[in-house]
Amino acid sequence: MTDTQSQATETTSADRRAVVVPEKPALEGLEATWSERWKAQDTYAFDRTQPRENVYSIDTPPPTVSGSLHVGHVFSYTHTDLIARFQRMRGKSVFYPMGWDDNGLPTERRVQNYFGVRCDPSLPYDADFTPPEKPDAKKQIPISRPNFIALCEQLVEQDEQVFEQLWRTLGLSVDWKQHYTTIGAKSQTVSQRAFLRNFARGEAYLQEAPTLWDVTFQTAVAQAELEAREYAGAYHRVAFHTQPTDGRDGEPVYIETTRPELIPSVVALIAHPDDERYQALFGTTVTSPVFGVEIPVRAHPAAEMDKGAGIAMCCTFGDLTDVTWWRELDLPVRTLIGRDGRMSRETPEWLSSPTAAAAYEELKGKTAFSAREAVVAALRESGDLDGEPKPTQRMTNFYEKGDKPLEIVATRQWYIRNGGRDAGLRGEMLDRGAEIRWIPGHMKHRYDNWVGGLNGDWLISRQRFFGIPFPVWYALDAEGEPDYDHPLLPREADLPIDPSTDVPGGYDESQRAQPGGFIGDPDVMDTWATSSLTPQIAGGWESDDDLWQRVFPMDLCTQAHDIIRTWLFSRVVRAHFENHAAPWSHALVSGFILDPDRKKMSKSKGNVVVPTEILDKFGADAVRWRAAMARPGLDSPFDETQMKVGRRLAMKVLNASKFVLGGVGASGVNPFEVSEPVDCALLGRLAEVVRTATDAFEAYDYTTALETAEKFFWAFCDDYLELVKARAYDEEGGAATVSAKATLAIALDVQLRLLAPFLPYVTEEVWSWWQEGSIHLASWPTVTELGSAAASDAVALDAVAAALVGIRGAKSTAKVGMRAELSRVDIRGPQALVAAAELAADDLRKTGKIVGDLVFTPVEGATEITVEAELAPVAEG
RNA sequence: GGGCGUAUAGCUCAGCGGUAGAGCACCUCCCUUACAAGGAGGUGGUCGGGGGUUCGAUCCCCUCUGCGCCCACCA
Repeated sequence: MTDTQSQATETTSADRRAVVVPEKPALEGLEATWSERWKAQDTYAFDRTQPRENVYSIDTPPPTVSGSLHVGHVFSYTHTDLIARFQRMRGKSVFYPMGWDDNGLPTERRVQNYFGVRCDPSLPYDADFTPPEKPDAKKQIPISRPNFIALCEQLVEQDEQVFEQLWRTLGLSVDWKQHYTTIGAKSQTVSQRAFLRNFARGEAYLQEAPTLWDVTFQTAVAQAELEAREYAGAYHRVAFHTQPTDGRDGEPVYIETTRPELIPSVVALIAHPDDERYQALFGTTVTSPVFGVEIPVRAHPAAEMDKGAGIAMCCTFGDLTDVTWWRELDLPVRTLIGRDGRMSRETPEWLSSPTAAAAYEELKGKTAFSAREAVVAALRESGDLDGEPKPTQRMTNFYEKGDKPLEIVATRQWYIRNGGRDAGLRGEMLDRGAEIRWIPGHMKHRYDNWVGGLNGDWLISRQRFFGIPFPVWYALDAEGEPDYDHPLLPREADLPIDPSTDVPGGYDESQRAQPGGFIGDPDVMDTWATSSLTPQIAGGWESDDDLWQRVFPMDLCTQAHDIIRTWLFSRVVRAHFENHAAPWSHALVSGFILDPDRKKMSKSKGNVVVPTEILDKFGADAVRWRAAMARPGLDSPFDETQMKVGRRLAMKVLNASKFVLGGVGASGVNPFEVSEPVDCALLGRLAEVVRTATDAFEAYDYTTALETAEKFFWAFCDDYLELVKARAYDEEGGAATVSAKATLAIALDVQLRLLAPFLPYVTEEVWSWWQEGSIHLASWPTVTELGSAAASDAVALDAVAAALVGIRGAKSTAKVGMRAELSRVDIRGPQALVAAAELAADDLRKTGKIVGDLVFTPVEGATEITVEAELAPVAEG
């Protein structure tokens, strides 16, 4: 209830339905009132008794609760809600769950900053630990993994409440009972079960291999998490020495490198097989500068003749090309940079010669950056640096959340096959993509592009703490060495398990980490490995088969275009393996909301618009209106003035409804009472609107659905309402008045429902003035319910409107008010239109304040209505 | 470098084979009893450039240019 309703006027409509209209309707407070009511009445509950064909199921991206939401999220989630509300009104039981992505690195980082702690897995659990009152981000207190996880769980719960409140205020018609979190027990079980099945079928495997590695977070990262950024570097032209022949030193071979610190780990120099400059060197060896290590010169087509000096040094591993060479040329592994991003503290065996060892002493334990300085100094001294380093900007791979370039480190990791190393599987993934209907269609290219460009399988393990553990142990042999080839697995019935506290079958806790005993896999799954299973988690896969049969494969998934390569693709991978199906039939892809300069919003740029502020300022309906104006896939610059337009529409709905229901008094919604031609024409036009809006919505074009309904609504207010105002008020109008009132009631009833998905608050508010139940559970309007009037010639409406516009225009041109009286009006134009306008002569006369002649003149050859009008002389005084 | 998208009024965008549309902004008028965070009326565009197809192109084809996004690019 709004507080203004205490002063409400009450009328009784023809069918005795009480109409209660507030004196002064307002937008303020609607969100609080109605979101509370929807929650209390469980308005958006999923009816799980419905068979699959009556269900519409939706997979929404679980937002990262430790992050902050910006307007883009609000828009994208609104898009989903528009479809959900439409389908619900169409009679579908809508399965619309919401999840929170709370596991993973973002939460860890937030907990570190929020509480001023960091996780040290080597520490024991401290039951009495309480975080410091004033966290010092600079001096984070080391705490045990269980303590750390407890803080993560505590904080995500707080964050999730804030998120839920925001979504409720925005009016998302989520069924909050279908709720999950990516760290919750349900997600753990599903993730571990799916993993075990992937492993059993050979789709998941453990491999020691060169891995993209973030030295800050000290974890492996996946291809999908890379972000290429500009990074300052410098080309160093460095001499390698060919072997002496006939007692004389050979010519130096110059290479160019931006990473001279890797010279001690060079395993080969590589040039293109066709490169004439290096033909003589292939198959020979050279020695590295400063370190004097003997290195083969090899040929490989991946070497580009026109890049740098045309000959490259291959280190294992400096970049992805190095990895290719290492694999294809069967080169040794010479790892210098460790997991912490520092040079090895031990002198590696290939640098054991006195010269090399002495040179390496300078580099031990240094970061890549300082090691580079040291190597460059040594090269200068030995005369192997040719010229000065040339500064350059180049694109370098970063972890999207990191701020140091990725290194490549050989580590043991879990992978899931995704087609990155298997053309057959890649083809299957592309086929799955083709089964999905993409909205807009061209977003499929992104998918195809990404799948086609995969260069490896999907790395799912992370060396982090707050995540779902791999349900895996390894037996230790008599020397205490793990047997990675035969992991020990739990039974599915025992899931979820934590291998760091649970014990594999046949062992007991005392054997943990003992020779002959076992160890748990220390890693956790990346958050995408869990969120790739959101249909399975939300849909009750293997836990609620009855639900699963009713919701899967789902009808719709929605996301912005940036996560096609991650969330969208990974769900296809999992559903392909597990369910032999595409996870949904439709993928709706939203664009981004850009700042007014068309730049992507990002926290670092400080151009992020906070959702709560605009919701407070303009109201949820206005924000939703603006979101609905952004078509699928199109980026859209944020502009506050647009919000005002939405707010004005919402306000107009309240005022026009107040007028129809309160001022005139609503008749029953009865199409049989509609008799006047112009009233029939209005409903005829409304039928066209219903048809267009429905077709548009069916095609996921919510913007057109809105535009169509909105355009009609403004014309309804500006022209029709003005035109029939007098007739509707007329207490002795008889059938003509009844017709006007019935038309107003029908038109309002239908329009409210057309606008309900977009403006859930004002439409619900108005609905409550005169209807039972929630408008959001009412049925979507149909042409049929408009009765025979739906078939009326709507062009007649245009004729009358044109006459009205002409009359108003005459007054406006004469610079008089709309109340000014006219002594003579001549409505001229094509015969058919003039005749149509004439049928509304009485309405025009009253609305136009025509006190003299009103004549209708057909004009041969005219194409449109024109109006000639004479002002009545204004009485003195 | 590869892919995709986009280019229409000052701004945000529709239209997409038949002589240019909406909203915002701007200008003028109207404090009309639903609404002044209102109402009415109006100004404003050789539809990015160049070719082609067509009786006819903003719309189809080719090409160039600008902008955006995705991917690749550490020698």
